[in-house]
Amino acid sequence: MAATKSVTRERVLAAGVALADADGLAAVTMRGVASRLGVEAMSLYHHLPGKKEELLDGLIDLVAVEIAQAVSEQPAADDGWVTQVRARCLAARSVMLRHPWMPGLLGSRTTIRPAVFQLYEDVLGAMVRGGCTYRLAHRAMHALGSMVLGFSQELFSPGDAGDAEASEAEMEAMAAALPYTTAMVASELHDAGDPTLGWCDSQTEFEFTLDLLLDGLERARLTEAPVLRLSPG
Amino acid sequence: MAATKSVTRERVLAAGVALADADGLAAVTMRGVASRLGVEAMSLYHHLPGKKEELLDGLIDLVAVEIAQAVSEQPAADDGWVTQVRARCLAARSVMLRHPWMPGLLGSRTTIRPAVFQLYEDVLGAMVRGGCTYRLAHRAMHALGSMVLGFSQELFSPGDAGDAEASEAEMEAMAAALPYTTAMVASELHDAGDPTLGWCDSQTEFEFTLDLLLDGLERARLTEAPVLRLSPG
DNA sequence: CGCCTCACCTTACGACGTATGGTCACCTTA
DNA sequence: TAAGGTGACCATACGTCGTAAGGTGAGGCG
Repeated sequence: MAATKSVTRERVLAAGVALADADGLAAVTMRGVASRLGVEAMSLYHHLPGKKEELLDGLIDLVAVEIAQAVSEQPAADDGWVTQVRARCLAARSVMLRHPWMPGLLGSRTTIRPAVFQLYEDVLGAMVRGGCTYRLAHRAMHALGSMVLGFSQELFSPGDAGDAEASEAEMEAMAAALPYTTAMVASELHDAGDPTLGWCDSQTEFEFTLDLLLDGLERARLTEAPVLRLSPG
Repeated sequence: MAATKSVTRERVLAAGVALADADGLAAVTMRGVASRLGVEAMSLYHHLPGKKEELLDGLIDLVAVEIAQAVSEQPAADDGWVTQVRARCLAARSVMLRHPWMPGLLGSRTTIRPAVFQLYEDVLGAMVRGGCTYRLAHRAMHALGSMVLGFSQELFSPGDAGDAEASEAEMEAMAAALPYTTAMVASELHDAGDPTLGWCDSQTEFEFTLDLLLDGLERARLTEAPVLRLSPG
């Protein structure tokens, strides 16, 4: 890890993201990031005045702009709010998949970064311009936010049994204790094409849930007193 | 913190939960937990063979059984799967509110504890017995799971401005950059009864989202080929 | 009595965040 | 060109963490 250029705030943050992507958020230490830049830990403090919190906030900012870019690179069809919000959620998810540590990091910080507020503002604007009341849009923020952030934590994690050496007896005991779960996995595995590809396509699951929410929200919008607001305020 | 009884695995885990509730998950250190029991850090290793990971797993187990208890203490009406699943999600949330560190802890572990599998099994069983296909139930697990776990992270956190000394200019700059968000907060604040109580009743928001999902799932169930399965397999 | 075992403790190591205070190349400015 | 300042990086050190290794003393048992 020899230094080829001088250390800058940008290079520090980029190294932090790279480290987190490669080895997880726990690997993002002052010494670890510094060594990626061919530098000692204490050198980072010249570029990140606010200690390590500043570094973590910087990681959030970087991912937030990455999401914003992914959003802006889309067709930008003016199809209606559902299509627009859907595209934004999918863009956010696609970026989160590249940085799976992001939801956990966001949850661990106490304040919200302006760049993240901007992402919400963007979705909120699309909904309000599309004819949603602020009340409904507010509820959508909660619903969509918790889904986008929660979905990265794959619940039934891949490689759950791990090194394939989970004892046979243990598996059978589990199957006995979890009859419905066992049957579900068997059923889904059977329906899936290639069993080696994993029994659960989480992208499909994500889109299903997203559409469930969006359909419900649109239905709620039509039920509400139809207040048209084309600009905030 | 004088010891009155001998150290047991149960007392260690209980101390860990108490510490996490009081001072957050970061305060759950070997030395911290030990001192709560009037004991030194290394003494814990006799009762938790597997190092600190064992302690954290134990915290998850404790909360999981707390959720299971909350579920079992409910009326247990046989109203249909929507009612049953709804009650389970609300019970899980009520327990999580007492232990706000739980979602983050769950997300940070790589394997899933049997006690947590049991919670999913319970919901899954209710859905399948209620006439849902495994496919639909599987999707519901993802949707409901990500919501229950994601909702604890209050997105627009209370005390966001913090010590009320967030500079006026800063607030105005924020309002200018986030017109829709500003308008939303103003609108919701106006509609809410008591402005000092916070502008966002997250319990209401949670139930709204939950019902959105449950309504959507039930609608999907009715649309699907109605396969009746009263027992797993 | 001697000895074992269990429960708890002491000490120590390496990694962490970071306070304090160098060191040294480079830029003024006269 | 010499004097002195400045900015970027580093060495050392402190207190915290998890935990490896081994010590200590009380109670049980032959």
